[in-house]
Amino acid sequence: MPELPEVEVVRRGLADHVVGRRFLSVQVHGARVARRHIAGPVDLVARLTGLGVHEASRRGKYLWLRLDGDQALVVHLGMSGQMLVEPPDAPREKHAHAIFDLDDGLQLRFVDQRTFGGLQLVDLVPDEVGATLEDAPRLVPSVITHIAPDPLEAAFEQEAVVRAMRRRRTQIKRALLDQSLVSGIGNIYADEALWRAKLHGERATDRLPLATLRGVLDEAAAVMTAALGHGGTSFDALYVNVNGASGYFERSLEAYGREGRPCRRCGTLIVRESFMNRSSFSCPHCQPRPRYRGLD
DNA sequence: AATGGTTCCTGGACGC
DNA sequence: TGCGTCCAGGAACCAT
Repeated sequence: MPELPEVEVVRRGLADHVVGRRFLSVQVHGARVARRHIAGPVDLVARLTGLGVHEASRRGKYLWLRLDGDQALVVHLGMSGQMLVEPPDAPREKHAHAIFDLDDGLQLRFVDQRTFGGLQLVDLVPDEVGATLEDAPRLVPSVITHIAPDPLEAAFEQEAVVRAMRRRRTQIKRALLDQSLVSGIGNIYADEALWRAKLHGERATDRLPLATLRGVLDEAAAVMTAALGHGGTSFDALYVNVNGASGYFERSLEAYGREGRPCRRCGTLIVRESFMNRSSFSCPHCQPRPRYRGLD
C-alpha cells in the first residue's frame, strides 16, 4: 500500500518525466476517479486541457502537480493507485481511469484497481503551519490544509506534534495514523515504528513520556527514510510504479505481515491482533500490551 | 468538540 | 473447476 515512501518515489518519477510537459489532451473514464472534484469529470477534463506542469509536490500521502495559474492537480493513490508514463500505443490498462497526452509524445496514466484513489483540480493556498518571518509559507492545495506536515518535510515540528499527542485521549497507533496530527504514516509503517520503539499500539498517548513520543516519531521517520532508500532506485525511466517500489522493502519489515515468525530482536513469535478493523502485528515480549483496558 | 465506527471498492487467497 | 466468502486499507463521512 502506498504510504509516504512509495508516494515519494512516485513524486520523483513525476518530477523527472512530467514536470516541464503540457497536457495536450485529457481523458477521464468513469465518474468515480473525479468524485472529489466538485464540478465533476467533464469540468476536470476541460480545465486541465492545455495546462503546463511546473512542479511535483507531496505532503504525506498526497501528491500534487502545480499547473499554470497556481492550480494544483491533487492526486491520491488510495490503496492501489499508480502513475504510469508510457507510449500511447501501450495497451490500455483495465483500470486506467485518467489518461493525459503529454507534449513529448508520451502519456501519463492514472491506474487504480481498487478505486480508493482520485484526482481533483483546486487552487493553491498559503500553508497554515510552518511559516515564519524568514520562510514564506509554502503553497498547498486548498483541500489538504487539514493534512499535517509529514516527518520528512521542513515544516514538521516534532515538539508541537508530541504536545498535541499528549493532549489527546487516544491510543498511540490511532495517533500515528491520524493524518491531521502527523501525515504519511499508514498501517505498515505504524507497526514498524511501534516495533522499533518497543511500544504496543494501544498505549494511551496521554500516559506516555514526551521522550517516548519523540522516540516513536523518530523511528517512524527513520523507517520511512530507509524504505525510501530502497524504493528510490527501483523504477526505470518510463515506468513509475508504486508496487515495484514497496515490494523491495517488504523483505526488510520487522513486524508487519510476520505473524507466527520470530521477532528478530528476541525470538518471540510475532502476533497479529485486530485493531481499528485492521491487522496489527507486534512482538508480545518487546511490545507488551498495556495493563489498563482501553484508555482507562 | 473530540473521538471512534462505518463505508467505499476490487480481486487474490482460501475453503469446500 | 467453480463458487462463495473473507480480507487488504486511506480517509471522508457520520454518529455519539
